[in-house]
Amino acid sequence: MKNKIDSILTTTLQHCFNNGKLNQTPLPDYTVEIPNHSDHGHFATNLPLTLAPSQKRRPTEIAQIIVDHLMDSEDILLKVDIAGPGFINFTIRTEQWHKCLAQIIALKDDYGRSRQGNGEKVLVEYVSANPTGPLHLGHGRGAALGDTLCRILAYCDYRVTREFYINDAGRQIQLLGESIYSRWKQMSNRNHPFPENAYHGDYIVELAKEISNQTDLDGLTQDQAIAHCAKLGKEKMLQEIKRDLADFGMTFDVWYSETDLFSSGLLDKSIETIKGTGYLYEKDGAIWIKTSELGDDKDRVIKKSDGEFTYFASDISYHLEKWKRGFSKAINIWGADHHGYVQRMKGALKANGIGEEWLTVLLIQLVKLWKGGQELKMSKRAGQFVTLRELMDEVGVDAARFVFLSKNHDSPLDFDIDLAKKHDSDNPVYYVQYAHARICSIFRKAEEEGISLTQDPKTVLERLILNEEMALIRSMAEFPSLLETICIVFEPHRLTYYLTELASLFHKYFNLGMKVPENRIICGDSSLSLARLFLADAIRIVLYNGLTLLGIHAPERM
RNA sequence: GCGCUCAUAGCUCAGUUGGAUAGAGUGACGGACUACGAAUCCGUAGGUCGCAGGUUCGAAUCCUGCUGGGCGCACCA
Repeated sequence: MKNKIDSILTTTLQHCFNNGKLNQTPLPDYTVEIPNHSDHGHFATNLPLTLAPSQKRRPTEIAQIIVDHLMDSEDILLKVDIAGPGFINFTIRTEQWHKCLAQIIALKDDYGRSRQGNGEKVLVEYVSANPTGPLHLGHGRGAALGDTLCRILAYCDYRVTREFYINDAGRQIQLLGESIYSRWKQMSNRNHPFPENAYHGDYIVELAKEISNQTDLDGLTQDQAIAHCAKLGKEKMLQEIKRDLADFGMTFDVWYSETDLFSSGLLDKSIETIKGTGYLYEKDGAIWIKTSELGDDKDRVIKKSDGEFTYFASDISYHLEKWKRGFSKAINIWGADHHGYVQRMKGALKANGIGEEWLTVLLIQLVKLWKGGQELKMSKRAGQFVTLRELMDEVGVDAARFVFLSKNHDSPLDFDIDLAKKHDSDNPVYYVQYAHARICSIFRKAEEEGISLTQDPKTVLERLILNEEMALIRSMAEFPSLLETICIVFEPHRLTYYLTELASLFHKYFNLGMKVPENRIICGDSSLSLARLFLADAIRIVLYNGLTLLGIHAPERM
């Protein structure tokens, strides 16, 4: 609908240019939006205001010209007003809204889909946890964000690749091996020392048991045993991570291993490529990249004087590989503690001629866990953290995902585990799910009464005239453009807010029937009942589609 | 110290990328089931959008400075 207003405006403007009512100028950056106040109509545009400087006329004058020449070929407008300093307010004919509703019902599961992505290839890399321990809450937030974003992007015709970068090279894995080895040693000798900065979690003990059962560690040298523990530990952790994520409702297309970068020689090749750019130099026996000339605060080492590559080196290589794979856009979801890393990554890409808009890094802020009114401090190294698995077991996947997407990724999240655990109305996810279940219940009731939606909606929808009914339709009409917006700003939390709002409109509408039976959906008047059932069906469709994009179930009963 | 980021109702947060009179949830108080599901709804109360300037028709939103939180500043990953 918004698009229709927009096209009316552009054709009108063109018309005014052609007949000389307005001076031919480039199209200004105007907006068409839904006003905050109902007396401002269904849509409002600031076009006259944005046109004023180039036309050198007063906005209200321009507004009058536009309104006088409005090209409403489909006759969708009921009322057009000029208001305030130069806004134009549009009110849409009720029949048009009824058409919108009919379209939702016709499209069903596809309502909300769009062509906006145009088949563009997008890579989303998320979670990417080190396989040195179970996934924790922070990973859960990144996972929920990434997965939902991917679902929405795919729905809007982006060709999405979901990728998990496995940080399986370097110190962390070595440390994992040492940790497991020490725990194994401690099984026979309580006093065997445990490395200071090693992983303390109980899962290490479990791994030590499993691995020592499978392998005769006594038959190996210490170094061999540690290497073996590292390798098996890593594999087992990765399996667990995959299982956790699958149970959390998501799958990945690519598991990209850092060690593969080394073994395949890609890393060396990438470094060679960068050398050609002239951004590398040697100093103090190390190789540096001049990121300071590319937006970073200082130059960075990519190969240490001991001959080893830094983590940054493999990360550059990894991103160059992403680029070569032909994605028109890459999105990374990182913990906010890595934000200092963004500029250097973009700098390194720039050195290779890759524009900085190619890579978008979404930073997710800390998740604080509350239980019993107290904050639970988490620390992976100290082995004290709540795992994603524990969270899923305690609060359920639906509630966890909903809470993770209940705030902008950019703001810290307080996860109140007691609240999310409650299977009652305090828990926000139930509000939306209940709306869906309630509608399903109405349909069960309708079936009992022998009412079914077999006829053409168009024959009865004109019976929908209540303000609450129109508000519902208008809200649902926004759904497709909401999804398009999310694809541009990468903020899936808007969907949770939207669904809560839609559920709220429905609950309000439903409650009209509490006191006034004529306002019920099944109300005694057969064509009106049908019309309202069609409306309810559309709401169910939108709630279902929205919840599915969030990876949350839309239950028929609760 | 430098950089990034955030600051909106008692609390937790939205705010359609600059629009008209700033909104939800929660908490507090008061109401609505003989009923399509009360896991719901209605009402009341609650604000100098951290502070001060600037940009313009118009600022919670943009620019500058300040204050206060978070995070980052390794030849670690």
